[in-house]
Amino acid sequence: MARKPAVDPLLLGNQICFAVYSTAHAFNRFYKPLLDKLGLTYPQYLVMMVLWERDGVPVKDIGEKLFLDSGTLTPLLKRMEATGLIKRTRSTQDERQVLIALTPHGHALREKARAVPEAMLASSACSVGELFAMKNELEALRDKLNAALGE
Amino acid sequence: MARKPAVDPLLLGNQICFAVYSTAHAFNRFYKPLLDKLGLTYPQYLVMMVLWERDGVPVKDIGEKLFLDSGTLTPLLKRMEATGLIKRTRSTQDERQVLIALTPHGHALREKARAVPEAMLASSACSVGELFAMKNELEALRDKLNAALGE
DNA sequence: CACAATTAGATTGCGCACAATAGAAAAGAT
DNA sequence: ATCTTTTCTATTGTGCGCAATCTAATTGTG
Repeated sequence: MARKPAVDPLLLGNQICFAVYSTAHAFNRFYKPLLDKLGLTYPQYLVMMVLWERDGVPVKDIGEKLFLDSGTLTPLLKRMEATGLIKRTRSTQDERQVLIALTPHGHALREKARAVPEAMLASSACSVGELFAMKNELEALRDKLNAALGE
Repeated sequence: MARKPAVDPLLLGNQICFAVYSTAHAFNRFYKPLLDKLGLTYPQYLVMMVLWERDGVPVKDIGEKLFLDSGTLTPLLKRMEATGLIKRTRSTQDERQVLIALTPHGHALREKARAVPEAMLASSACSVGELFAMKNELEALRDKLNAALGE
C-alpha cells in the first residue's frame, strides 16, 4: 500500500500546465500548413480574427483581447502591414493611438480562413459541444490565473 | 430566427485554439514569479521535471516527452548548464548522443519546486479532480492533432 | 495656464519554438 | 569491408512573448 501513488504533483504526466502548453504547440503545428496558404502565422491569424470582428481598432484593444502587449504587437503588426494585410494609421483624435484597419486583401482572406477551424474540427475527434465545454473550462481557468496576478 | 447566431467558427470567442493559447500564456505569467525564485524559465522547469523523474537521459528523450526538437533544446540546455542545474556529457556508447544529468543543485531544487503546482492549485479555484479531467481531455485533443500531422 | 501623472506605442534584449540545413556517428545493405 | 541510409545533435534565421525602458501625447490638478 504505497503512501504516494502516481499523484506526485511534480510528475510531468500530472501537470495540467504541460497539457495546456503541449496542446497549444500541437495547435500551432497543426494550423501551420493551413495558415501558410493564407500567408499568416498563428498570432497573426488571431489578430485577423479580432479585425474581422471589428475593424479600425487601436493596438491597445487588440492587445486586451489577445492578452498581448505592444512589445509583441508592434513588430507583428508591422510585418502584417508589410505583407499587405492591414494598414496602420495614427489617430487624429488621439495622436498616441495607432489604428489598425484591414486592407481589401485582409478582408477577402476571411473566406479562405474558414477552412482552418473546419480542419481542426475534423481532426479533433470531438463534437462541437465537447470542444465548447473545454473552451469554457479553459477560459475560466485562464481568468482565475490572470486574476491571481492582480492579487 | 437568425440563420447564423453566435456560432460563427471564426469569432475569437468561439475558438478553442485561442482558449488553449491564452491559457498557456496565463500559466506562463502566473508561474514566472515562482520560477524566478528557482532560477528557471517555464520550459526549463519542464526539463527539470523530466530529469527529476529520470536522470541521465539523452536530449532526444527529453525532446520526445516535451514535444520539442534540438533547435529548441540545444541552446536551452546550454543555458541550464551555464546556470549549474545540469551537466551535458557526450555518451561513450553512442557518440551521437548527449546525456543530460542533474547536478546536486539541480536535484535539490525539486523540494523548492513543490510550491509551484501548489500555488496553481490554490489560485485555480478548481478541484484536483476537475483539473485532472481537463488534463486528460486536453491530452486526448493534443494527441489527435499530433496524429493528424503524420496523416 | 503650468505641471505632474497617466496612457499609447515603440524599442531593446533575452529566451523560446521551429524550419531548414549541416555534420558526425551508427546501423543496415550488398 | 564499403557504401548507403538513418539517427542524433548543433547551427542559422525568422517570429513570437515579455520585461524594462523610452518618448510623445493626453489627462488631471492646482
